Amino acid sequence: MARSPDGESVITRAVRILDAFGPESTVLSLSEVSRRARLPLATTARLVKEMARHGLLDRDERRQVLIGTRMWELAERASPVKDLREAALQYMGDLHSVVGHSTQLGVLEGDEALFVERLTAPGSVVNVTRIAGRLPLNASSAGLVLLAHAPDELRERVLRGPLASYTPHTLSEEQVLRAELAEVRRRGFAFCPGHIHSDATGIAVPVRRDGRVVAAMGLVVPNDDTAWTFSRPLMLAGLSLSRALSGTGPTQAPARAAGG
Amino acid sequence: MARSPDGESVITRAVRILDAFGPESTVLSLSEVSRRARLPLATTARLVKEMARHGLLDRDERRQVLIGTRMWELAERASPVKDLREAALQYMGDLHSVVGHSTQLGVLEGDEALFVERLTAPGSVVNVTRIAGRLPLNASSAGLVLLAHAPDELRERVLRGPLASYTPHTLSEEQVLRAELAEVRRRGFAFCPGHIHSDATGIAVPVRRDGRVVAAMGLVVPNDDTAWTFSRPLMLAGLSLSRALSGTGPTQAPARAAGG
DNA sequence: TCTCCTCCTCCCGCTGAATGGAAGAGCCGT
DNA sequence: ACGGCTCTTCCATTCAGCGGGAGGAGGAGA
Repeated sequence: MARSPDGESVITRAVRILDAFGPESTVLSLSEVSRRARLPLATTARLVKEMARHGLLDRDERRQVLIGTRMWELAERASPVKDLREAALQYMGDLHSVVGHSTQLGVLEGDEALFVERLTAPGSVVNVTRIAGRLPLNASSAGLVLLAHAPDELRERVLRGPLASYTPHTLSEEQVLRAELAEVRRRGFAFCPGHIHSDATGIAVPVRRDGRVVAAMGLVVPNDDTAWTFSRPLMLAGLSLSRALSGTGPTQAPARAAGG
Repeated sequence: MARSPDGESVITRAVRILDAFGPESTVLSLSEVSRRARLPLATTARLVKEMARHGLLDRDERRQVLIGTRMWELAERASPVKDLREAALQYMGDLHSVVGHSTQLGVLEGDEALFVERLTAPGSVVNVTRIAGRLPLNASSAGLVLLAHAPDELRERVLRGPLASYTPHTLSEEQVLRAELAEVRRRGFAFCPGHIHSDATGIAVPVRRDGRVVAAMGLVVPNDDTAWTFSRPLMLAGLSLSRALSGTGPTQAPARAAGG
C-alpha cells in the first residue's frame, strides 16, 4: 500500500520493525533493525525516529534501539489477554503446586499457538515454551487443543499446509493429525508423548469462555508410564478456570482466525 | 506529517487509535474509535482494517474492535519492562507477604509514573494504582522517587509545569516539592502520608540497575503512626532487588526522558 | 409496515507525506 | 592515514493515504 517498489503500507513497515525484536535481540542498532526488517536504512531511520517520538520504541544513550515502555502500556491496558492471564494465574498456580510440573497457557494467534503464561518447575523436564513464545499448532499439546476447536477454515488450512516436525512422534501427516484432532475433541484433552522432545509429554485441555474455546492450559511432564495420571487434575483445573471465565466478563478473548 | 489538514503521520494516527482503548473500554465500535481518536470515520475504518490485518487490533463477531493479541506479543517478547517485572516479582512477593499491604512497582514513562506490577492485599486501604495505570510524578510516592532521580531537564520541566493535587497534603507547590525531592534523595525513600487519599500513606524506594534508578518500588499502608515502620523492610527489599538487577543483564531498562 | 436514525463500507479524484538513493559526517580498529 | 563500518540529512519524485459523500444494512419506534 505504499508508493515504494515493494508496495507496503507504513503500518506494515512499523510492524516489521517491531518484529525485528525478540527475546534474544532486545537491543538493536539502527542498521540491525534495518537489516532484520528488510527496509532501506534511511526509511528505517525515519520510522524509528517517528515511533520513538510516540514511545513505541526507545533509544538508549548509545542510540541503540529497543522496545518502548509505551508499547507495553498500550498492549497491557486493554488487551483481552490480560483478563485471561489474570484469571488463569491462580488456577495455574494451584495446578502447578499439586502436580509439580511446568504449567502453561496458550492461545490461538495466527496459525500458531502463542503462550501467554507459564509456571516452571525447578529441575523439571525440558520445556521449550516461553512467555510470548510460539509453537506450531500440530506439534504442541496446547496447539492440538486449539486446532481441534478452531474454525473449520483455519483447521483445514493448517491441515493442508506444511506440518512442522520435531521428533518422529510429532503428528506431521494430515490423516494422522485429523484423526487425533477428533480424538482430542472426543476425549477432552490432548496427550502428546515425545511430540516435541522425546523426554517430555505434553498434555493440554481446552479453556472455555461461555462455551467457546479461548485458550489451552497444559502441562509438561516426564515421558513415562505415569504421564496419563496428570490428565485428571489438569482437566479439573481447566473446568474450574472455564467456569471462572464464563458468564461474568463482558470482554471476549477472541480466537483470531484471520491469518497474516 | 501527513497530507491531512491537521498534518499527522500514519503512526501518530495508529497510536491515537490504540490510545482510544483503556481498562474501561476494551471493546469499541468503529465509530467509537473514530470519535475517541478524533479521526474521520473513513480514515478510522481504513486504519483499523490495516491494523487488524497485522493483528494489532482484532474484530469480534459483531465487528467490534479490540486490542489484538499480536500487540501484546510484540510488546512482551522484547520489552525491557518484562525483565524488570520478572526480576521484581519475587522480591515484591516476599515484601508483600511480610508487610501484608499493597506492593507496587512503577517506572518513569513520559512525565508520569507508570505502574507495571502490583500485588494487592485483601481488605487493604484504598489503592488507586492499577497495572498499566498512571499517576502524576509529584503526587505519588513512587513518582517522587522517580522524579528525584530523573534527568535535570525532565525534573525542571515537571517542577515548572502544572502540579496535580488530590488532597491538601499533595505536594503541589514548586518550592515544597523541590525541597521534598532533596529530602527523598538524602533519606533514600519517599514518604507520602495522605498525598493521594487521606486514609493511605505511600512509601517508595528507588530500584537501581548498575547504579541508575530504573524503577520505584512502593507500599500503600494505612495513614497512622505505624506507617514509618514499613520503610525499613521496603528499603531492604529495594536494595535486594537492585542487587539482583545489577551486573548481570545486558539490557538496560531506560528511564525515558523525552515527552510525547 | 414504514420511517428515521446510526452504523458501517466502499468509491474516487486530489495531493503532499513518505520514499530511498546518495552524499557526507563520525567512529573504530589496524 | 585508511578502509569499513555506523548513522543522519538532503531532496526530487510520485503514489498511498486521505476523507467527503453515496449507499446499504440493521435496529428502534410509531
